[in-house]
Amino acid sequence: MDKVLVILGPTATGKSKLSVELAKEFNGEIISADSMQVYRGMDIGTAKVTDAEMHGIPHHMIDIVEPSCEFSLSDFLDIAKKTIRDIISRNKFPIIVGGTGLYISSLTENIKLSPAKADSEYRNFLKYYADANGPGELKALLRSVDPESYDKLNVNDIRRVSRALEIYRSEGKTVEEFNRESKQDPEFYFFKIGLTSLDREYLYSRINRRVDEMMDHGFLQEASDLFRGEISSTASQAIGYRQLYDYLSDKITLEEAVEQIKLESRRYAKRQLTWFKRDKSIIWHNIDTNNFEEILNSCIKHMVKFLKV
RNA sequence: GGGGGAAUUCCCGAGCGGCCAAAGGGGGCAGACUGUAAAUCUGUUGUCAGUGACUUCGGUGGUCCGAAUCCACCUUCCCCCA
Repeated sequence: MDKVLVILGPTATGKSKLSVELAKEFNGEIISADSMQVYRGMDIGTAKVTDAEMHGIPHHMIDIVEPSCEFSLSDFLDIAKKTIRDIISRNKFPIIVGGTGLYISSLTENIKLSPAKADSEYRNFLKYYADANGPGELKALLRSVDPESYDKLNVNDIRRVSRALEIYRSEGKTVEEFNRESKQDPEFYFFKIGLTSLDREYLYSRINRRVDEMMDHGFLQEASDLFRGEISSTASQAIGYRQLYDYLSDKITLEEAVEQIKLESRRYAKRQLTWFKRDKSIIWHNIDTNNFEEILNSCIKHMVKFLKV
């Protein structure tokens, strides 16, 4: 089975730098697993690697869509798999790098998505239904068609209740039925390296500092350019741009915006950690107790072993 | 110098004699997550102990069976008049 390396972890842990060094070492090419770096023009705020930082290593799935486009998990899975195959066919080594937990686990666990596409009209209807009758009534719609999801989901989790209904409506099958059919016949053998910090305070201070750096590097200008054009519902979820937009529309001060960006980034990192924690196969490296050289050397050792298996 | 107001658990902020370890929000911590995921949702948040006990509402002293809530003084802050 073809082997693929995955480098994951919360934001601001140095995944990009590590991946470039490993790519150099193992004749690799990098595939970004990041829901926001796919967008062109969203560079500073999503902490994209610069051309200089790439050191000539090819990077894929960065700058592949306009901010006006919706982008979703299924787009990611399709393109990522194609890109992996392409890299392997050219005798190079694929390295997945990113922090979007859902994208990474769906890829590495070989999740087969339900064919049910996002149906905005139906979603709007369900939203309206929930607003009018309360979330309890919305969830009640699930009871007869998908009792498993009915038991599992929280009443207030309108998005997931809606999606479950959407899948059943379109496919006549439940979410869980698709899940059970998933995870079969893995195409690749993934090796996962995680970067984290044992010391939460240290991670948070790195995040804060990085936000300040973004501001110094023209984040505000980038955000104001972005809002001159169309922006999709997915792109507009990116942390930072939202807060800067509030500043640009005089809702908050610049200082408040920056504080909120830091706060939201910290909370995001927390959620990333929660997501990755459940994957027991990740080999973790701590950025607070080891320097970059130590981590790189350890990763190289792991990689050599992994490639021999 | 005179007059008025305020101090609440990490923060903001309700409470104005028992139903108060103290609403609500924020933050923190923990969790969930399968076509919006940098999104969304959930739980928890004084201490110790298995129905309970103990320490908290600026400080000190009072009133009362009983105080975060009433009184006195003190401290700090805010506002108004000089």
